[in-house]
Amino acid sequence: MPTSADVARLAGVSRATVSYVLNNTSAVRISEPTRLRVRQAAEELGYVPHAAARSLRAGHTRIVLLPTAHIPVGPLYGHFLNELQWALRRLDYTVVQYGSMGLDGDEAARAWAELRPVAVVSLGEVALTPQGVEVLKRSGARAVITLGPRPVEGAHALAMDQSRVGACAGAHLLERGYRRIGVVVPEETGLELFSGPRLDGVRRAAARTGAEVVPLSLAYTEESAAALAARWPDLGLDAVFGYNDEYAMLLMRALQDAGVSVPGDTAVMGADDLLLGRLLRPRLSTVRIDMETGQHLAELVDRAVADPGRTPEGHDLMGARAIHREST
Amino acid sequence: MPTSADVARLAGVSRATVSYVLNNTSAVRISEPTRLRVRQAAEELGYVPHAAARSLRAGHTRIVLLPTAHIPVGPLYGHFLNELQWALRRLDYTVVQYGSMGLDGDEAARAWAELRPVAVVSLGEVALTPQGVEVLKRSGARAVITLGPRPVEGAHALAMDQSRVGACAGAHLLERGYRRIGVVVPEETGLELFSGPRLDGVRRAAARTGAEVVPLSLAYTEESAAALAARWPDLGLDAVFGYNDEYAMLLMRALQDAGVSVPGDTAVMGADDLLLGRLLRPRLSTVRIDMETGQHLAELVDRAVADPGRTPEGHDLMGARAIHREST
DNA sequence: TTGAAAGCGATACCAT
DNA sequence: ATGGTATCGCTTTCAA
Repeated sequence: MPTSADVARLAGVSRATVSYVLNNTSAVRISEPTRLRVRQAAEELGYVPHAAARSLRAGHTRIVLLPTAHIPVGPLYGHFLNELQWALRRLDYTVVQYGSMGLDGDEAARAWAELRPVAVVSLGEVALTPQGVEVLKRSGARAVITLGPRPVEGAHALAMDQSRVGACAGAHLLERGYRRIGVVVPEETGLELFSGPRLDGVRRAAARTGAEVVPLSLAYTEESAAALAARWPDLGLDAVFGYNDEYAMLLMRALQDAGVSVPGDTAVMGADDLLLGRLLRPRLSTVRIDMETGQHLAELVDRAVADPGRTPEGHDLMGARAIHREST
Repeated sequence: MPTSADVARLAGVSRATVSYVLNNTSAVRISEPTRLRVRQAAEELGYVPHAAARSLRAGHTRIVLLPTAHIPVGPLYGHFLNELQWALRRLDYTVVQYGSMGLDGDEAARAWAELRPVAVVSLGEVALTPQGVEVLKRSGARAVITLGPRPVEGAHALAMDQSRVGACAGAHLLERGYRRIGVVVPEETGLELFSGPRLDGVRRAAARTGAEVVPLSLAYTEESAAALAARWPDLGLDAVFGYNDEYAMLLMRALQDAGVSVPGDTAVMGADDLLLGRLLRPRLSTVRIDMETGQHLAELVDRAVADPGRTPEGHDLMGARAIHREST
């Protein structure tokens, strides 16, 4: 691979000049003919700067590290991530998603710190510890932002409070007069960080009304749903919040197949407002989750990087509201 | 952030010794007491090596770059990506997902090359060009692997031939006697690389039977589906391949609402074998896609890196087979 | 306007 | 068994 020295040689100038030209350094005036020669030489050689060398010299990077453990999560999240990446790149950051499955908080933090990212935006897939945050900050991270359901000491915390989804569903069901409410807790691993708070949210909503809340373990298979539906009469529930639309749809079908009428015998509610939920009969009531735009978060990151001292706004990035259809 | 020099100072040894100890360099013998002192010093200071400095010195990285443009794609793909990451990390690679939306092939290749990855595994979201591949190779990439639906000159091509999904669906429908087959082509951007080949696959299957194939543009909204269903009688189709289960479910519901009986008047077929497809009535016939494990691909990458000259096995990473349920 | 040279952090060769 | 030192590619200060 050609280096800047090769470009300099071909253009008949020094490496310094090459650097000035290719980086448009404004503090230095380079004659137009020279600029042209340098650019042509770079083009001709197919020169690509060496990011590692550059950041070693600079003493910092423009890397924003996005840990991913790729939990199975809806299209909403995917869209949000997309927006975030796009917006960050427009702000001239290099977005690096770093797969971190199977690493514990401190291992992960050390691995990330090796890349010397200027910011880390953790969506909550990896349980960051205060020590981990400390390591990252000392490695040059000017912002460590957690979007998880629960804040981590030392990190800039930005709420994406999943319990509000549960609270919203709970409120909707209680309003409509339901009093024994089941809440699906997926058996699949990786979802605990979402399912726990959602359950808590329903409990919180139910607390002052005296309604009962019953957690229901459910795997994402027809068998599991059928088994749960089979013991439905014993449970005596008049409503169920299905964690999200997919689990809710699965359970609703199993209930119907078991002769439980929806919403007559039991109301069913989902979350995420998937298009598919509208295709079932009865149409699935749901909680629509409005996420702040990725653009907005990108700006927050940028501001945190610019001024690491400032505590970030307590701003909540997520909104939730119930949508009544036919299943409740 | 402490450097190896700081560790050396605290341990009372030279930087060379620190390097030897922390990297377990076998060519050099270091006394046990020294090793201990170095390790303790590193621990105490919270030393984390600087990846950029290391790779600058080494002249190469262990980065495997995975471009992502995050097209809306099923859980299958997500699972596969997960496995791949995990397996690559076990082989001691650093997996970096690099968000590349809105970059054209050559821009993207240059951006990736700055990181000097040892391998690039492109899932086909970004249309790589032969020049792009050349840039990457010259930047030190020992393997450029495309999994896309169509090979790129210069790259190691590993087929994930989407046309076989279409062929499979087509064969299933023809076998059952359908003769005018609609094929949904999603209007959403980013899916062309999948939808094109799938359509071609159906065409190929139909070619020798004299059956007709009609492309049907459809957006992922209820309105679009209703509009398409409204002109169904004019189309005179006796079967439709819905691109995937989600579009198929959407269309099937719209058809039913418009009074078209499924499969009586028109058969409907999906792809991906989503659990949700089994919840509808009639149950959705589908194409099940079996993807090679990520583990397997990781080994292929590792082998390609070890021996860049060898052409990779022409191996197909994907299998497809029709699953008959009730909608065809 | 351009060039020479120092130095970012880690490694590996060559001495001792 | 350990230490000194050149080196990787790039940026930037200082001189010319």
